[in-house]
Amino acid sequence: MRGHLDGLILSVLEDGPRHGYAIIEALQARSGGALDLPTGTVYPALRRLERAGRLSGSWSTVGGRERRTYTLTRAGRHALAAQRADWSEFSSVVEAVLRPPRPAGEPS
Amino acid sequence: MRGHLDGLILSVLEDGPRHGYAIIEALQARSGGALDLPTGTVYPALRRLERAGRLSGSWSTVGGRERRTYTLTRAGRHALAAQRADWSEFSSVVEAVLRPPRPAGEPS
DNA sequence: GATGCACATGTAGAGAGTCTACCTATAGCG
DNA sequence: CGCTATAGGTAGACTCTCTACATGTGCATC
Repeated sequence: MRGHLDGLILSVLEDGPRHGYAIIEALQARSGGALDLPTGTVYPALRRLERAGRLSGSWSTVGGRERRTYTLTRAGRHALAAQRADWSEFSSVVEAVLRPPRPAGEPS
Repeated sequence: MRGHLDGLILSVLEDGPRHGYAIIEALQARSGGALDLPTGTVYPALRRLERAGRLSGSWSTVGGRERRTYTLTRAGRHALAAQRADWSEFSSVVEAVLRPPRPAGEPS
């Protein structure tokens, strides 16, 4: 998910605040099970996003377990919009380059 | 272009052998000018791909200038096919997760 | 004839991001 | 008592890409 993880996390949090573990599960669910990110990838990303002001986190205890719940900040919402625009641009560029060349003699 | 550069380079070379500078120009052309990769990104990538056996390179001199021309190997063609499959999978996963959630009460 | 741009290739080092592997702790079930 | 699911985290390695620098030719312009 090189470089696109931030957008995916922000996108999941657009539905409402969630804690880290739930974010991982939501990513799995939304991707139809294809996305099984290790905690060692997601937790540092969440802290990074919080440091960057795109998320705000707060501790709570639910059922005897500590949770850190993250909420999208206004900056986070803007960042999400930017990420979506970036993805749109990025994917169309990759498609354009990666698309197999039409065979010689065949008009595009 | 994190992680996708290799596929883009291989894709350009599918048209036929090219030297590094021409690869950079072809990437620009195919992307409609959006992709302006610095030489410090492309040249190391080419050497990496050659070391990995996906490209074979050979020197020649054209108009007093040294060129290293790269050709797709059989392994390179297989790698390209794999990259295209990866991209397809990857992009559909990102789309699925990044797509804005439908507003509550509105059926999907 | 000097200057600058397009052509052409490369290296060094920094920085970012993701992964593997590890660690801790609780709740609940068998 | 041990296992699994839940919940959070760190350390270190690794890979890739970027910036900046270095080198040199051919050709057009001043």
